[in-house]
Amino acid sequence: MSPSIRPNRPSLEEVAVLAGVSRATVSRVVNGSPTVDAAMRSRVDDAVRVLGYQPNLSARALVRRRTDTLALVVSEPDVRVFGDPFFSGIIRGVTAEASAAGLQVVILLAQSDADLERVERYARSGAADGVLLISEHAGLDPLPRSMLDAGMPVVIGGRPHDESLDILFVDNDNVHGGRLAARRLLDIGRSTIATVAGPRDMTAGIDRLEGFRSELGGRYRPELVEHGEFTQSSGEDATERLLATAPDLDAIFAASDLMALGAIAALRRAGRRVPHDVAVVGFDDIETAASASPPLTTVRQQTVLQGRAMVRLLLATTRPDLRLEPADAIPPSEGRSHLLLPVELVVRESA
Amino acid sequence: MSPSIRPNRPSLEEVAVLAGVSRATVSRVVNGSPTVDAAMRSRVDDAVRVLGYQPNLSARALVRRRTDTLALVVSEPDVRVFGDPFFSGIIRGVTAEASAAGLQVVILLAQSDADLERVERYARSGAADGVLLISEHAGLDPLPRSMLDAGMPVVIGGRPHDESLDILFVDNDNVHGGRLAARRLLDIGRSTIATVAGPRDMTAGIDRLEGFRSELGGRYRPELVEHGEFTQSSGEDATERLLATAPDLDAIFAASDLMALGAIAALRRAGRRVPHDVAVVGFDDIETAASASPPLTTVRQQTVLQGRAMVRLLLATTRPDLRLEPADAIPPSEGRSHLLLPVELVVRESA
DNA sequence: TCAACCTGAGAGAGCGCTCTCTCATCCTGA
DNA sequence: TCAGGATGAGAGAGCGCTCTCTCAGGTTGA
Repeated sequence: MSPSIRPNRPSLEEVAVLAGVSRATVSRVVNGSPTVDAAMRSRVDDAVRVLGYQPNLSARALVRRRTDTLALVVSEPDVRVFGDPFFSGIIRGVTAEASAAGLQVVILLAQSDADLERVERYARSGAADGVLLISEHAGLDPLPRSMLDAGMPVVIGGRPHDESLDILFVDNDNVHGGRLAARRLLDIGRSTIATVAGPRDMTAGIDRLEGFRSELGGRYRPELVEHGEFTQSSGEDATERLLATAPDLDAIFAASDLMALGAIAALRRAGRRVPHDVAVVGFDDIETAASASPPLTTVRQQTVLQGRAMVRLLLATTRPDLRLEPADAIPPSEGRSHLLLPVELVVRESA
Repeated sequence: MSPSIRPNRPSLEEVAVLAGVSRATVSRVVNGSPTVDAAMRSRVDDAVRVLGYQPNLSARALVRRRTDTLALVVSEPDVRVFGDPFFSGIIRGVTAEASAAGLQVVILLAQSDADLERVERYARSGAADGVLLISEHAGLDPLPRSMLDAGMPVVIGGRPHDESLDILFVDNDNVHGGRLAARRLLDIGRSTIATVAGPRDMTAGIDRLEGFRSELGGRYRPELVEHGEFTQSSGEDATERLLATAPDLDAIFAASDLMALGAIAALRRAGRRVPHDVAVVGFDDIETAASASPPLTTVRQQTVLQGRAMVRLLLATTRPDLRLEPADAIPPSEGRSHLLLPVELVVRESA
């Protein structure tokens, strides 16, 4: 009685038979072609409804050579990446922009080497029109190269390690962010300025440190650099090491807000007041930065925007037919090989 | 010179021509059929390598009526779900088990109504062989029903709200977990036992409260129930309300570890010692539970196992041909409509 | 009145693959 | 020596769709 059990889904052909028209006409209706008579259209629509017809995407993809699907590949052994505000921002931006363009986003996790291979097969097999790649660590990640070799359009989130790769990417202006942080600490009169830098194998960390170093100029002291893992606890540990090295430090630039929060906790434990004794600048402007105590002065990066820009950059190269309306805030991407999104200093109370 | 630019990927046909065999033979080699001569096999393998051949998954899916892809649909408006240890456990389990079965997992986010529709189209269009659904809140979620109506195999993570749905699901034994927590608090001699329950619209929260209530029996006091959102800060707030209602409470069962951590923070702020003045039992056994201060007594649920079981349950119904070796810890799923995974009490110091 | 044009619908090829049939070839044993 | 099996490879249909080409029927202008 119920139409619930429908083991073999109806095809275009069956709809056509029921509506008494040709397959071509059904196809036109389903795809919204304007060259179809209203009466005929409604006959077809009825048949579609009655049968619960849903086009078979494999068949469509086969002939169109397009799937209207974007793969967001997260190449990162640790699932906890998802907890990272960076990732959730990117994901939010990517899904928003893709939705607007009528594209489906599928997220693929590449955690093991076996996954890596599976993901590569998936992407190369035409199951997606393009790949957005997020892999912060890397250096070793074979995915960008193999995707490129396969002629699959790729956009990377963040600056890729391998400079030789001629690949599209969207990054935040981490170097400038590092400069802004250093400049702020100098401007408020600090002199012994340390940094809890990011991991050495992540370009974001490298670039932030580079900006910090260059702005500090002669005041830069290599022994006042400790590396963390962008996590709160690693920020605490690094800060303890810094305090051991330089008990007189009066400022810390942490390359992520989580590390800045860790730094504040460690400083407090060591009896230092923030910002009175030690000023702290973070990076990211995560949600909790504003409500931290004290509210965190930080460098804001726009991860949601970054995700959106990644999609736009990809579409600009693969789908010039889609005329995306220009979004303010996102620099136009025609003919660019990469985009550098602006960052800004958000001054609160910690520095 | 470089083979990098390969805009139109080679087809079986081209491989066949190069190898001097028929399409059928190439197909056999690619799919590992045993009935192919070694010499021929290596000729084909060479051709595959030379051309960089990769089978077109759309074409294959079209004829096989199978994609070897599982969709993990996360139906949740807030992207922050990803930070939730529950989700990352499920994801880890799902990807692990799917990998073992040679299946690709794609994660789909359904955040808005538009997404919902897109996801539904995707799933119903044959782009995946089955759907694993995670949507904790819900009640309103149309996805389970529409998938079911479309004849798409679905397994839900957690007990679905809609009892009338004849649908497969894998849940943790939340009721028993609630009982275990209550029993522990009674066993250590506590008498004024409060609970920070989960949200009213999530079955996990409802079930944990139900177990707690039933085990407490006559000692259950409705006014000692405050609801949180499974987050740390909501646990703090709820605990403050509880302390206002019953300053003499000597035990709290928090329906998640994050809320338990929040409870401990609030208790400490209120000058209560844990466990001396107030014993606290959590739920989840998240990674940080063991290293909390004091280490958290909690009810362990096995989310990774849950993810694995979801895949197995789906495969048991859709792919009886795959003989999965039985995994200990996962109850066999033949003929079952749902699985209830055991939970256990982990006694540490907080209770 | 009829050629020239437009509009809307059908015919049919073919996307890249799998898989059933069919058949050629080689081996075995009476 | 030759029927009866194996074995391994090719032929060909067809999965469900799109899209070009063709054409019928109606409209227009000279």
